[in-house]
Amino acid sequence: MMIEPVQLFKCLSDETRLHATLLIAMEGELCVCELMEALGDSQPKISRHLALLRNCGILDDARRGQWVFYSLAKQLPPWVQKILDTTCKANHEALQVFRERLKAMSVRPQCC
Amino acid sequence: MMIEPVQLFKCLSDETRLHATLLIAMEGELCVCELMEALGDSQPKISRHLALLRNCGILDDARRGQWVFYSLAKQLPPWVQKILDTTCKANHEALQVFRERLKAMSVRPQCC
DNA sequence: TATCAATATATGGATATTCGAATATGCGTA
DNA sequence: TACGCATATTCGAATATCCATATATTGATA
Repeated sequence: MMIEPVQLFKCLSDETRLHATLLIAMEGELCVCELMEALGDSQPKISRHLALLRNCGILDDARRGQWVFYSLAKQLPPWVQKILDTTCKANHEALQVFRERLKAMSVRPQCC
Repeated sequence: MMIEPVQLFKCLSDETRLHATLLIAMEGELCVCELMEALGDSQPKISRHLALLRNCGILDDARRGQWVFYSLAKQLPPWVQKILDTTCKANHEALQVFRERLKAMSVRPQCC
């Protein structure tokens, strides 16, 4: 499950995928409906991009009840983690907007 | 001359641009014909990608005689530099191949 | 089983990216 | 000026990417 640099950058070169990945990195895990709310995108759009990130080995998914939660892949190479960290810090203000939308969600799926 | 993360990743999501950028980061500066030799690509292809990197603020160019040398932009934000460093280290073996092709060039343009 | 909510996938059209080939520009030198 | 070399740009075709819409799947619950 090697990740090639070019492939990683291709994954991060789309706004939806970049923001979803960084938000998940900051929050630990998020489900599709939370990302829809935070990013303001449609369900199929979010889902498609998450599937791509999963297939590239960047995200893991875990179903819990009706929800599917996405988190950073456990075996993510350290250099990828480092790049995500660096990008988070460089992009902190923009990400805060999304995080506040998350907090504003009346009902977050805290099942289990 | 802000560089947006998405824009940086789009620049690095093409093999030619990624390898050219990393090689330039390691070597300090390189001209088009050196990159053609190292990467094994055509002149228009190399030139086109370098122009894109320059227009995005990632590379500077400097003409010396008939040659145009490309280097990392002087005002490159630290976070971009950090990402390039990390990627260089993660990709060291592959880059060595290109560097050896550089060394093997019989005549490197050492004008001036 | 029927239904609903959450998520995933398929389809087709619009747009973007990439390349090779041809051509143009710019510099040094005769 | 004319020529050659290094680099840049343009153009059209092939390909890839992205989106919205429609539909399918999955799990919980009645």
